[in-house]
Amino acid sequence: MTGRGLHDRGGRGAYNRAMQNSDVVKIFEELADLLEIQGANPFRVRAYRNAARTIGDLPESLAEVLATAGRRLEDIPGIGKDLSDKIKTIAETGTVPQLEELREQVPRGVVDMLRIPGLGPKKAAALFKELSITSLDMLKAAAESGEVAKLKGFGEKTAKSILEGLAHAQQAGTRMYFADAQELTEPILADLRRLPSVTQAEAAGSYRRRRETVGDLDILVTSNDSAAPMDLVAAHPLVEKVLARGDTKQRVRLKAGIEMDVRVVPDESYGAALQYFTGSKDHNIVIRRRAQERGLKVNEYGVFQGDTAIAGRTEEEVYRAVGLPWIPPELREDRGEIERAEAGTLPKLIELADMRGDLHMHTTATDGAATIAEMIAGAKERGLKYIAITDHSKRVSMANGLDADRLRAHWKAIDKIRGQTTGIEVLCGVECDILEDATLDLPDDVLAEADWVIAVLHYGLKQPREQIMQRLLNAIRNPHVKAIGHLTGRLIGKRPGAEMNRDEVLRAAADHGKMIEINAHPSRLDIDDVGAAAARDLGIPIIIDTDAHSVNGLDVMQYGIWQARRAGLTADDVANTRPWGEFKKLLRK
DNA sequence: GCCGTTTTCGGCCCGACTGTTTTCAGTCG
Repeated sequence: MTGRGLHDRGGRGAYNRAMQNSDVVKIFEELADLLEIQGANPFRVRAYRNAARTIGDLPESLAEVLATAGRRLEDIPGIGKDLSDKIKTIAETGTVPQLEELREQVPRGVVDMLRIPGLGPKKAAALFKELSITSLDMLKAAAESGEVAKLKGFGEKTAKSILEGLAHAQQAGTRMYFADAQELTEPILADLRRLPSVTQAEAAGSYRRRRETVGDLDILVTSNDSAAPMDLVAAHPLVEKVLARGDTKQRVRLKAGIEMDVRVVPDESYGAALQYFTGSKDHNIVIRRRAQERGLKVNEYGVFQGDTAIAGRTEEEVYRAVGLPWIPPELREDRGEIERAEAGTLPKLIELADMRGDLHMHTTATDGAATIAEMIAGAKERGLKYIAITDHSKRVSMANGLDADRLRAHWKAIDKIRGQTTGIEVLCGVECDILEDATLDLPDDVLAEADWVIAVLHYGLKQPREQIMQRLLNAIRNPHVKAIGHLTGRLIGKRPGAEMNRDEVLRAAADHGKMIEINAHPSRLDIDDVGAAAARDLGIPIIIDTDAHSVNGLDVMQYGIWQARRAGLTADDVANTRPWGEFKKLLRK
């Protein structure tokens, strides 16, 4: 028996099971900010940020790891003795003493300064130490009075940029739905591609990785004339202001509030630049480390052996130079994709063309804009072979939700139309609310008549975790429920999802043979990529649905596909890629 | 603060741009 074994057992049981991974993420991020302002070792700061990110991506809860005999936090990459102890302290007390001490030394307002573009930890610290500025209001006053400009290392331009930054502080750091970013990016790319000097133009960054939200936009252009593309973007009607411009890089702010980098590289560097600017940062760090190990250097211009470029025209070349096959952008998050690439076990990711069914959509019977016949026609046009019409149950009164009688009449109408339709199977379904008291919104005898029941949370999302769990587990145990839709109920950037033990929910779904939905709507994308991967690992059939409320709403399927690709899903992992005859077997009671 | 068949110390990815400098620190991605 080792001393460590005794220690590990000692604290167990005292842990607060309500600790969320996100609590630890927030504390580690704040510690990183505070330490950075204090001028701590940058690698120490990075250790906190890395740990925060790893924990944010973790498919299981730290509380559960702590409560499981034989599991150690230190087995998580990036978590050592010190951070492991801090997590235990957070589990027991909700905070760590170090955080409280640092908060006393560095006022909140100083941390807030980090959100202003152009202000980093060093300048924020100087403003605090030299001018005793502790709030954004004080900062504004000091910048206006000329005090800031007089400070060593600052000047007129810095003061001016701080005032501008303050005006945008609200917007800064806010992220945009991928779908909204698309409407800004694609027109600018199209215009760039029309320039005679431009050979290639592509969006890189989190946009190319198809993240749910995009913080800023990275445009990569190959051209023998760097001025022309930069001039085009600077004068583009979607652009508000040029923030910085050099020989190869220009940063602008769009009228929509988001910032865009435009980088111009020569053709022979295109692959290296695309790889480099697609990121993620963490993925690239590993790639560059691999290069170092091979005596190479990777930058945005190519892969170099000494001064000789040995690769760079294509991404494939760059990956090959570090001993890897090409990795799809959606996977580039350093979540194991590099190891899988090395082992030759990268998944063949699902594509839009694989989809054959859509099991979640609405009609004019509730809050949809199109009739049953119109939705069926729209689905056929999009090549779907089977769909489920799933209007709301009565609890969703705002959407004119259906009670038992209206639902039965609705099904009768669907049945009549499907009898006259060929080339597509149509299921009489329902999106049944899981009520606050953990019962379902429709009685079992009604649900038993449905071809397809997808159960969802809409109301009472702020209930305590225990009650949410009760609701989800009850729904999963109901024999008529086939799938759980938009699991957490989150609306990205607007409302967090319900608190739950996702591992436990997924295990129950696996045990009871239920499917889990990726809701493809750009504001939902729920279950998320990490959750979908966890569900896949448990053998749960995943479905990707549009939740369409109109015929055009069927087109959001692509966003769900991208989310699934980020989860590393193949067509086999997704149930509604199967032909109808195969899918039908999953519906057997 | 983490990490390790070049281990328990000494590393930790790399470059562009800006503003304030007089050769570079800070910020950003």
